[in-house]
Amino acid sequence: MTKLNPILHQELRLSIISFLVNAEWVDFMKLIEVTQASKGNLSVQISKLQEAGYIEVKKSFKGNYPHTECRVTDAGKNEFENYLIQLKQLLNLE
Amino acid sequence: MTKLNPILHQELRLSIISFLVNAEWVDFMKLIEVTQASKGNLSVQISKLQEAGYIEVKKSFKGNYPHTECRVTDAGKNEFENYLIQLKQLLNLE
DNA sequence: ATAAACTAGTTTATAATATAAACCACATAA
DNA sequence: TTATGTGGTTTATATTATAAACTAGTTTAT
Repeated sequence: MTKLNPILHQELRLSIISFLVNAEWVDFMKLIEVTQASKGNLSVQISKLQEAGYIEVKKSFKGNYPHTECRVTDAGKNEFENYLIQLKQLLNLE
Repeated sequence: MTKLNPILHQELRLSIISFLVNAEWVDFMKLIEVTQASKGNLSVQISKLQEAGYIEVKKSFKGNYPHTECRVTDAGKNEFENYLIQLKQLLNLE
């Protein structure tokens, strides 16, 4: 059996990665916008993806406000591709 | 945002439904074989799919042994189709 | 200047979930 | 007749997901 990557097989994390693979640096509030998640939830899931090494997180200030940006890593891209392959297999897609 | 059906967005339940949509009545031990799940886990997830109305469960005896068979319901098929659509959208597939 | 409201997050308490281990009722074999 | 196997179910535990509460500051209005 396939055994889907459990870090990726979660809706919010999947939404995040899925968006990031087609983008460059994306900031926290943009991710809030596209995922419609709560800030707390987003914060936690970003940390998990970062700990897994799937995304890179850059913190700075934009004007006077804190500013967090994320970008998918090569490892993240690979795992995501892999996840897609296994998921398609499980679902008999393609 | 899409909000994936949480009953379906779980690996084992997804494996079960995904197999059942291309089959008729399938028995417990066959599902163990195709999913490689433990009996306990399979039992629980079958119950959840049944409670959700996504599968129908028929219990009988085969020889002297208990025998459990499952079949996807129309509702189950619909929800599964829906899940696929939303998932593809989330993942930018097709 | 001070309070009120807002920005951009993080931490943490709680509930929900997933999973395997332990169990059950019975059957068959030794 | 006891030991092993079948086909499950129940339940204890750990893990996870999530929103509420909080932090640390900023801007605006008074």
